[in-house]
Amino acid sequence: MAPVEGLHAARSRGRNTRQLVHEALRSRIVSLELEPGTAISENDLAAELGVSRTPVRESLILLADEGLVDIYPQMGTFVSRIRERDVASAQFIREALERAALRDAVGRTTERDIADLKALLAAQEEADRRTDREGFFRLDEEFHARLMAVSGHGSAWPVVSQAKAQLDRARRLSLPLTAQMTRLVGQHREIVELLEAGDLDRADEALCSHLRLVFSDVEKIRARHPELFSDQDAPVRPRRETARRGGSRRET
Amino acid sequence: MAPVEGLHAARSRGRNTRQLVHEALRSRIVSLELEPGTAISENDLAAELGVSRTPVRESLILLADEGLVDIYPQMGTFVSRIRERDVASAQFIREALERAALRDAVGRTTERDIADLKALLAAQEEADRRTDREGFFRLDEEFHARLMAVSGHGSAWPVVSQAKAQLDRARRLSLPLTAQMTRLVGQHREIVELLEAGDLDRADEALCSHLRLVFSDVEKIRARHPELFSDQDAPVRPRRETARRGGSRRET
DNA sequence: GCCGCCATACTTGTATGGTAGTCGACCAGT
DNA sequence: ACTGGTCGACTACCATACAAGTATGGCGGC
Repeated sequence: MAPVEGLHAARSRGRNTRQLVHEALRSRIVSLELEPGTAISENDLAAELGVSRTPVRESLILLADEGLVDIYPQMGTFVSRIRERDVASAQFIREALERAALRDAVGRTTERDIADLKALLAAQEEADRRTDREGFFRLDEEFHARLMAVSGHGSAWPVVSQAKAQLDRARRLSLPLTAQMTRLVGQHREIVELLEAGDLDRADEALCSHLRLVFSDVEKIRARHPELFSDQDAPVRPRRETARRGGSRRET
Repeated sequence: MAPVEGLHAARSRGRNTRQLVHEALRSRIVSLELEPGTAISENDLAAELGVSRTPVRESLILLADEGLVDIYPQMGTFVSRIRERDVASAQFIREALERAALRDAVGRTTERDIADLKALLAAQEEADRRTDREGFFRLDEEFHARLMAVSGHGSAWPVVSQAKAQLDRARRLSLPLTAQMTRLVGQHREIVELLEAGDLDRADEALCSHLRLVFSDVEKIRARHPELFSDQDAPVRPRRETARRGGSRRET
């Protein structure tokens, strides 16, 4: 794991260590850099990041609240596996909130809003062309956030974002599917055009099928990467890795 | 503040100190026992609860994440004032999720579900008769949770519950309004009957107007208790209480 | 060889110490 | 009387130490 250069330097910019660690860890989990099932030791992580256990621990508590890690007292903390139940729940939440926002957005959008959204579309097409998955993800996030913002319900985005985190780990695996990015950006464009035209019903329908595209692929993804999923609804007790004895874990 | 009897005894029942402190504080904030604007000191609270600062601090971080307290580094932690923006956001979230769930519930409800809901209605009427506001609140919470559960989206309830926390502080103040509890339970009954009849559109309409009843009263409530609200969208820096010099704060 | 016990090295939970920063009251100088 | 500077008390943040509990590897008895 990278030693997080400049962590202490960034602290001067208003955010404290806890928030920095939280963001860094969250990013690594959602991006699958830390795979579901991976053990996270407060001690090791603190040593790797060059901070004490306290901010690391506090970050993990927040991540546990988001459902991204499972903490088993006196046993260990593990990146949560993708749970069928959580994915379904996140899908429901996201769908309900984004669709409700869109319904309020129609008729309230300014030309400026449309222009902004179209600029994002262009950037997405560019990312697709370059097969830049990381960039595409960032732009996708921004697109949906902006879409909610134009309805005046932008302050509800963090809730969607948190639910989305559960989905994004699966989404990350679905992007290599054939022409997935192209399909997604096409749907984005359709939504914007219908929104611009003020066609509420069809815009809603387009958004709904867009949101369900990845969800419908989850089972395929699960077949490809079963080890990242959990069969149980309740978190399952993972086994600790054995025989670390030989190698040193720290690269210091 | 009460010394939280039996806190350590409860620890043996699986939950750790952090969770207990978290729940206790949350309850006190939502019930307005701790009024918006009240300063919360890690040191004092830990001493009062008879635990160390660590679990208290971790609880406060979680509460800050929920928007129930505002933490100003090196200045203090304060029960957040009710913000117009947060209330509107919570209302949007709750409305979108509960209505979406209800739409999925129609046609899927069993007789058992209807019977359970009706039992809750009876209990609510009883609480109304006795003017038992605390009991009514508990039953209201349980009713809406159950309503979401019958749709199969019960796992999304925690999100609603968290949004509701922002609303509940205002709701708490609205209950003394004339016949408020009677009106609410009447609407509950209407929803259940329309759900039982399978009338999707009217059930949705009834739920929507039910959810908006309190929201529409927020401005009245604000006029009565302006000190509990914040004019700013962003959290405002509260002033520390002055001239404590004379008396000792601890009753030990 | 197989099973059960035990020591040990880990884990998270909790308690406490030390630091930097902010506020508010007090006091000197105008 | 009023303003500016200083000082003290308080804050949350971070680091560290201790405690309680668990899983695992090895050993002894069978």
